[in-house]
Amino acid sequence: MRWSNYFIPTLREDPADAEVISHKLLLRAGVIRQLSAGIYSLLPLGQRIALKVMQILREEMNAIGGQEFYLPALHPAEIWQESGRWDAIGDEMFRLKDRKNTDMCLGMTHEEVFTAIARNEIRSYKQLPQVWYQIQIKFRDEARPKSGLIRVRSFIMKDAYTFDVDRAGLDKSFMDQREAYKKIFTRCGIKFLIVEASSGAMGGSESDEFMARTPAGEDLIVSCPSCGYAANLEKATSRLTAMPDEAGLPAPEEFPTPGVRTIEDLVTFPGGAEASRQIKSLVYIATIGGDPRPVLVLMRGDHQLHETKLGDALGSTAVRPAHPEEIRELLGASAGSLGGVGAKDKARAAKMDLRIIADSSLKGRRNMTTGANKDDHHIRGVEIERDIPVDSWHELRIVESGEGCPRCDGGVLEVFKGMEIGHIFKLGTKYSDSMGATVLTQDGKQVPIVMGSYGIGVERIISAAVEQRHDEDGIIWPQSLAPFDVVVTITNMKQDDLRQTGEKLYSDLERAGLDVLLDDRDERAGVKFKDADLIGIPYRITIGKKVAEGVVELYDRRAKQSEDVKITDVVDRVQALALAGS
RNA sequence: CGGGGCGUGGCUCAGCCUGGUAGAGCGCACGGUUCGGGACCGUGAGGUCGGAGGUUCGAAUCCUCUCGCCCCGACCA
Repeated sequence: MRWSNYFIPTLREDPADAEVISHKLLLRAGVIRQLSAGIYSLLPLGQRIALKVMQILREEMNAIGGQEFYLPALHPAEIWQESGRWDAIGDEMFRLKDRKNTDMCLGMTHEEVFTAIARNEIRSYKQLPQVWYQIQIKFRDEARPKSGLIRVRSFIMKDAYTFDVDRAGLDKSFMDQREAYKKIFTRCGIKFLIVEASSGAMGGSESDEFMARTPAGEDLIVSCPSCGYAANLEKATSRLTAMPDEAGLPAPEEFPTPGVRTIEDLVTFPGGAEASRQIKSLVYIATIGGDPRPVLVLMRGDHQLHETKLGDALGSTAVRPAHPEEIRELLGASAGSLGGVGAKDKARAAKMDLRIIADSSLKGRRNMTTGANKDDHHIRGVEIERDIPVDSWHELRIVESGEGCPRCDGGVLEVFKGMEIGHIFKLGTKYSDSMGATVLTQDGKQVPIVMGSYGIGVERIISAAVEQRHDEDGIIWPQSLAPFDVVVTITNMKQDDLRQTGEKLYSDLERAGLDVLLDDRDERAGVKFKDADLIGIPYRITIGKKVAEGVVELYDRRAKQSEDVKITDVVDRVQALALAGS
């Protein structure tokens, strides 16, 4: 392409609306423009980059037997009603009605459509396994779109679905996808890690998230540098050093604590206890099976509760802290004086059924201090398993950096931010059951198809690449995603020898199969250099004064170094570099 | 949805507090001088000051409502 009439609207200054690096640079480099909140247009450079990503996705999906489909983005409500998600999903789904007043929606994912195809067409185990995928637009009415392309309402996704006769088949399909994903992100030049994640409302038994480490990410990742353990904070656990407790008292003992409202208060109160020797007691209202139920959550005094973990542990669709009035009604005290001892009796007296759930770090603890369910009073000498009727134990606390790795000895956990760039799920039979997709097995039994689903966001890959690969001058694309392999910069268009050399190299490089951008604009060299750095083309051939000696410069965007190369050698050099680079 | 911020030529912003009829830099067009890291000089085009209503002799400026965008939080198949 010739830059002089190619549309690359670069910006000299950071746009006011952009906060994160990738957003600023993608706008400044003329890759994207915003249409509305969370809605972006890909400009010619952006489309070239997206096409390169999609090509990689296709190649790796095809390599594991994937078959490319193209499904509609407009769906009838009917199939979503069948799967149960028409009601399960809230405002995040774009819903509309057609002229006949039939409910429709814009697809936010395609389990339903693919399952609908499978149930109509697949009858026998002999037709399995199937690996189906598409690269297509998705619509999600995000509560808060943000950070440029990182969280948007309309985006391109590669989504794949596998169909197997049994669990073992799914395990293999899942591993195939997992390996393909590793190759994809590696080819895209993104540093990533795979973390255990909560499946959430997607359903299914197991899911892995692919995360790109970047401060612009929205998730917190816990990882162990020693053994490679990695998990989303909502799923992560840690190993805590055991706390030696003295035997304490033969029975718990109540004592007055006037004015003590918080864990901190009790630490400094004479006769109080340090935070790690206190039991923090929180009342939550959890919706379980559609009914709100009070739950008393017990945590170590210096630990924080992770609400998602609480919800997962309870099998609850929603949890919220109880209001002060609800707490008083239930336990007869204010939030600063609650405890597990005698709590069930108090609740029963108030005609309520209280469930007690405790963080596993409290297991076996003795001589603890906690609230007495009586304002301005606490209880000491509590031996939790002796004195409190805990219904169940779970990992509920927020893991913090510096804690011990749960998988290996001696590993120390780090916590950092990451961006989700891919997510793979073992769905099992959630959709095949609800939508009736079955096959006959070899022995003539009708069984639900076992499914998996696997997604990668194209714009997320682009954002992650920019987040991880940039410097103060602009983007540094990996060769695999770069909109052009090389830019030929003619430093002065008024000099015929420079122009002719540039033109010749341009056509020679294109003939060699490279994507070439010829900067033939009537601009000063400095402007061209700045723009080339900004848009991040991996190599630049600078056509300057040394042409008289038969030499041009080859500039490496990433290394920011240039070397003189004979004009006769430069095509071979760039070709070799482009093949080798990523 | 809760909290905060911002809407003024294409872009980045000033002007608003204290009302008097709109400015700068960049970009753009033309002419000239320049020509290897975002040149310089001159001339010029370009703005219903997000929108509606109100107060006032007079509103970018004050008041009310509304729309949009950004950030934090909640949420996130």
